[in-house]
Amino acid sequence: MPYDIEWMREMESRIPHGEVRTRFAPSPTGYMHVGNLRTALYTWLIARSMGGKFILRIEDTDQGRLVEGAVDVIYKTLEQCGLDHDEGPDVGGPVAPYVQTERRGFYKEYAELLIDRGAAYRCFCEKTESQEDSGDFGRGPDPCRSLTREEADRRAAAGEPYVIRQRMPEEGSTTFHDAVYGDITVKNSELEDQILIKSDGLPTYNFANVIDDHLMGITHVVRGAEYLSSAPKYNLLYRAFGWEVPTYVHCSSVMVTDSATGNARKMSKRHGDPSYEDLVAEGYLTPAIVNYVALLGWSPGGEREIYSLRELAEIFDISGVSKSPAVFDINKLTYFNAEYIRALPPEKFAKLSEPYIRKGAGEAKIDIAAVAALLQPRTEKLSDIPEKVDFFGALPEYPPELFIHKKSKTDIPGSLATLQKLRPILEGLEVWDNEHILAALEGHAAAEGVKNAKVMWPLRIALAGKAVTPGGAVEIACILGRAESLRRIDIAITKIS
RNA sequence: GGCCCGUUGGUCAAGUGGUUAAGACACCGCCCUUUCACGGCGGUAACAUGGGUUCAAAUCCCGUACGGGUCACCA
Repeated sequence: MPYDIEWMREMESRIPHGEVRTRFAPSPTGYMHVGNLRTALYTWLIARSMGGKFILRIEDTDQGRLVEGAVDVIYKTLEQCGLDHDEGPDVGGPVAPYVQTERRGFYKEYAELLIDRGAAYRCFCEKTESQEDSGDFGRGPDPCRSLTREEADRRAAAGEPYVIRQRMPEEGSTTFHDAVYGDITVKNSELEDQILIKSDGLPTYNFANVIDDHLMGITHVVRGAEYLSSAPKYNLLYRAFGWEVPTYVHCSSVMVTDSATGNARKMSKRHGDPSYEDLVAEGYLTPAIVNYVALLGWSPGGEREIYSLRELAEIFDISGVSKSPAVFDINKLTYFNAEYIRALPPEKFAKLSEPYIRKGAGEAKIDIAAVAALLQPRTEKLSDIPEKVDFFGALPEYPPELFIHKKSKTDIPGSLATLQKLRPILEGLEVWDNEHILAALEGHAAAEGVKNAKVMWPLRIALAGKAVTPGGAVEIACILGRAESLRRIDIAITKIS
């Protein structure tokens, strides 16, 4: 017998029942792009929202495309995002192993069963050349389709290389149901005899996913919409085995606007579209990314947008998944990020921002917590910080014209006068803190009978050498310290005298 | 090209036969203000298109256009 019925029974007996089980099944061929992350998130959310299990399976049947380190990126990304798995290569589980190459023997067994049932056949044809150039997508029926079983077995036994193909019905149609797209029907004549087992003995995705999803007891198959057109073939496979078809949840692609054409196109690493890691490196917070990505192609209804992962797990529902592709909008992600940054406890933000502050301000003696406090309400992403705080480290070269500000009613001579009067006042301040500096400046403005801005503007320019700064003159002076502040005021006085 | 899917403002989207067609991002204006932000208030902007069905259609049906997916010994 070419396949082992007893073994199959044993495998079947290991399948957990009575619980929702979903799986994220990436192939370790590259980094996690946003679309992948969203699929993983939805898959996890479906499991968690239904009190089920989330399983990680590695689909590494394409030996030519393996990328070193890719599996680590997957583990790391899932962990950082909080998408914990109940079963997987690292933690094991009842339906181990969870890596497809470690299951290589399984697929062949089931393929033999299919051959025995007439639902598949061996094919000895040479590899087909890529037909991209010919422009001809039509393909005739495979000649090996009509080989007798005996002939095929004989050639296989003689050591001739072969693949195993699925035998599609020639007539009728196949209907499958998708939780997002509803019922979809295709004519069987449109279905090709897809390859199940490659000549290297490993299964194709098309076969492995059906076997593994069944053997692992997966109840909800979540995947990208690019598999929608293959779904009827999978249904035929389930039917040939006599297995229950899982709930399909196909998710539309995540798109990005092509800067060159202005058209939407699928996100891809090749085009330099951001991966999860890229976004983190740019200073996006993981919870913000997760929150934004959750809403890219799914809506809870209602007006609220900010949700923690825990909250999402409670309210997630497949019915809110959108059929049409969603365009990734970095602007909106940035907004989410800013919201999350502002919501951070100040100490936490100070800690996160410190390296970025140091990058901009160098080793200047500044109070990190004080700088962070200024930064927190005006930081959209961490990578914006260095440029904002560079002046704390070194006073930039700036033109005298910076002292001219219409709204504050300042000009160069006036600013000079203000700075000259301010200098001794600041020098003589008993306590150098925000409160006292502010009082001194406001006192001076009152004494002069001018608006505060007319005093604040020249001072801030003198201290920062920039028109736009986080915080105002008072905060900057306080952080710079008395000596450095006076030094910068002197520089300004010299510059515009 | 065949087959499959989709189409509400620039973007994400609510909406499941009767609404002044929400809300958010972005953009613009005003207010607040010590620059910039934050915050507050307001504004511009949408049912791809043509036919049906119906008293009534963004919602149902058909066609068209446009967009996407797929047609690998890749997943």
